Amino acid sequence: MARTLDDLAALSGVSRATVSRVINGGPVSAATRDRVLAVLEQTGYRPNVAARTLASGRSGVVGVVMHAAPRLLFQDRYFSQLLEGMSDALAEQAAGMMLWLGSRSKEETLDRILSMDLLEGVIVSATYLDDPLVDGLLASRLPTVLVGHRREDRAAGYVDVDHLEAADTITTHLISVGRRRIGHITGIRGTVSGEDRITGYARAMERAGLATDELIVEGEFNRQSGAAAAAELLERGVDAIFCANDATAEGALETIRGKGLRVPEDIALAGFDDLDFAAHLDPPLTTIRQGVQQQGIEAAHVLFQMLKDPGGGPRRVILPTELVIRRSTVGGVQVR
Amino acid sequence: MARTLDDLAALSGVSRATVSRVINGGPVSAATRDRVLAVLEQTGYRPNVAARTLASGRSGVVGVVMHAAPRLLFQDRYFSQLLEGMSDALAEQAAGMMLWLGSRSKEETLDRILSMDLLEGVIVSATYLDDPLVDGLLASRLPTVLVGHRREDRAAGYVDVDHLEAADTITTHLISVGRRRIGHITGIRGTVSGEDRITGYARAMERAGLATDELIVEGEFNRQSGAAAAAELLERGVDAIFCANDATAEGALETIRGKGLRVPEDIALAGFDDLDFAAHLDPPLTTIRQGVQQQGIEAAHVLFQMLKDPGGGPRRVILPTELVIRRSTVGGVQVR
DNA sequence: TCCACGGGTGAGAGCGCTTCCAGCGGCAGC
DNA sequence: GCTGCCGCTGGAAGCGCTCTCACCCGTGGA
Repeated sequence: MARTLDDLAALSGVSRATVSRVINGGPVSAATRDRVLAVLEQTGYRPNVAARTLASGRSGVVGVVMHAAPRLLFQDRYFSQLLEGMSDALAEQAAGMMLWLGSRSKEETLDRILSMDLLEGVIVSATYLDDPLVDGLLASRLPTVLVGHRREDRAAGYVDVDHLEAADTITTHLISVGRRRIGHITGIRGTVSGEDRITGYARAMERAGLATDELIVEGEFNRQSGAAAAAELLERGVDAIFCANDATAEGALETIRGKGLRVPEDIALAGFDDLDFAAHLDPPLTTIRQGVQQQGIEAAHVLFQMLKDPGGGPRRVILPTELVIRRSTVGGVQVR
Repeated sequence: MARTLDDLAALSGVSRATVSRVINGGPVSAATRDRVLAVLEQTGYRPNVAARTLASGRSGVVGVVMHAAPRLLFQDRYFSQLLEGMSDALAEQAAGMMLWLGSRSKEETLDRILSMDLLEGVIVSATYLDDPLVDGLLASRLPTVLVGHRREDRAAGYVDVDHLEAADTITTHLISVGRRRIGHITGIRGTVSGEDRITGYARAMERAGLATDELIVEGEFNRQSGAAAAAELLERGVDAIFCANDATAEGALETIRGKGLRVPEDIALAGFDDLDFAAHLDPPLTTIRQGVQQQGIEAAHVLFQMLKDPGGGPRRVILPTELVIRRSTVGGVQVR
C-alpha cells in the first residue's frame, strides 16, 4: 500500500508536487488530474497529518474546550449534547477533534492548547462571564468560537441562545396565568446563563408592574440548592417559582410537596432546559427548550466559516428557544 | 519568545541536538543540562507537536473512541464518566486526546484513525461482542486498550469489570432474602455487559437449584423496554426482578406500581450501575456500583504502560464492583 | 609517553508534506 | 517565422524536530 506522496508520484508517473496539487486543488491539467485521482482512489491514500501540518500549518484538527468543574461538566446532558452536535458537524469537514476537559488548571490548559501548534481552531464552551481561558484564546491568533458566551468587543465568533429573552418569555407566561408573587431561584452567579436569566425575569416582572424585592434567591443549578432556595421563597410567600434550570426545579418541587402544597394550584413551577426528566416529573414541568445539540452543530459551522474566510469577520449566531408549557403551570388543562 | 529548537540552541550556546537531548533525557553533562534547562524554563518553550511527531513518531496524543449509537452514547452517565476519568489520567502524561464519537460509520472512523498517523495509542470503548472497529484497531500496529471488553486472543490491553461475578452476587442477594421466582430483564443482546449479566444471573440461579425457564425477558437497557419486559414477567409470575441496568429497573418499577404491587413486599427489584437516580427512586434501588470513572483512569494507565514497555505484553485489569443494598430488596429495614 | 576507550557534543540527514520558483511547451500576435 | 505570454509541471527548499554518526577531548592502562 502506497504510503507517501513519493510512492503515489511514482505510481502515477508525475512529480510529488503535482500529486500534492491534485490533492489540494492546485492548477493541474484535466488529464493529469484524472490519472492521479485514479491512483489515489485505488491506493486509498491518506496524507500524513503531522507532515502536512508541519509544512503548511493546516492540520484539519480542531480543539474543543469544556473547562468546567467536574460536578457541572456532565451532570446534565448539556455538555454531552453539545459534544455530539459538534462531533457530527466536524465529522463532515475536519480530520478530527481534540478535547480538553477541566482536568488541568485553566492556565495549564491554555498553555497546552496554544503550544500544541496543531490546531486550526478552537470551540470553547464558556459558562462564566469572566474566564481567563477564553481571554487567552481570544488573545491568541487561533480562530476561536465561543458557545454560550458573547463578547462584543473582540473578533470572536459565537453561538448562544437568548437566555434573557427566554427568561422573559417564561416569566411572562407565569404572569399570564394569573401569578403575581413570582419568585426566581437563580443559577450560579457570574455565569452567563445565570445572569441573563435573572435579567430576563426582572424585565418581565417590571414590565408587568410587579415587584421582585425579596423574590430572588440564589441557587446553584442543582437539585439541592433548588430545594433549599424554594423553602426560603415559600416562607416569604410566593404563588409561582421560576427556576434557573430543570434540576433546580426538581429540588424546588420536592420542597413544595414536602410542605403539603400543590403544583400548580398553590405554586406554579417553571424550569429551564427541558431535560429528559422534565416531562416525567409529577406534574410535568413547564420549561424552556434550547437546542443544545444544534448549538454544537452551529459552533462547528461558524468555525469552518472563519477558517475558510479569515478576513470575513466573526460570525455570531443566536439560536431560538421554545417555551414548553406543561402542567406545572397550567394544571387541569392537559397540555402536551 | 523563543519558538524553535534552534532559537534555544543559540540562546544557550549549544547545538540543537543537545537541547533536544536535554528535553528528551539524552546523555548530557550536568553543567550543560542546567544551563539549557534554565533557558528552557525562562522561555517557556514547548516543542512543536507536528514536527516532533514527524521526526520521531511520538506525538503524545492518544485517541479515544466511543462509537456507540447516539441514543446509547450519553444517555446515562457511563460514557461521560469514562471520559472524565480518562481526561484526568491522560492530563498527567499525554499532550492531548482526540475523540471519536459515532458520527461516522465504523469503517470510516477506523480509516481516519489509522491514517491520521498521529496517535500513539487508542482507548476504545466497545460495547458489542463483535465490533469491526475493535478488530481493525487490534489488527493495526497501534497500541490499543479496550474498555468494557475482553479479547483473550490478541495482544490487546483491556479494562473491565466482572459483570458476570457482579450479576451472580446480586442474584444471590435476591435469593438470600427469600426470593425464588427471580426474573431477569436482559440488556441488549450481543453486548458484553448484557451477555455477561445473563450468564451471572443464570449461574447463581442454577447454583441455588432454581429454574430460569420463562424468567428471562429481553430488554434494551432503557426505561421503556424495562416497563414492557416487567409486564411480561409479572404475568408469568415472579417475586423478584433483576434488571440489567438501573434505567431498566426504573421502567420496571413504574409497571409494578402501575399494577398496584408493592416493592419490595410483592416484588423485590434490583438494578445495575448505581447511577445517581438509583438512590432517589421510591424505594431506593438495590444495585451494583461499578467505578466507571476509575475504569477510564485505569484504561489510560494501561495504555501508558503499553507505550512505555511495548514488549511487556498487554496488561489486563478487572475492576471490582460493589453490591449496594437499598430498600427495593430489603424493605422495612433502613439501609443506607 | 603512547594508545585505547568512552562520555559528551555537533553536524547533518532525514520524517512527509507544501510551496516557491524556474522552466518547458504551445499558442497568439506581429 | 519569431517573440511573448501563459498554463502546467518538476526541482528543491524548507517546516521543526529526532537521531545516527563522527569527532573531540580527557582519562587510565601499558
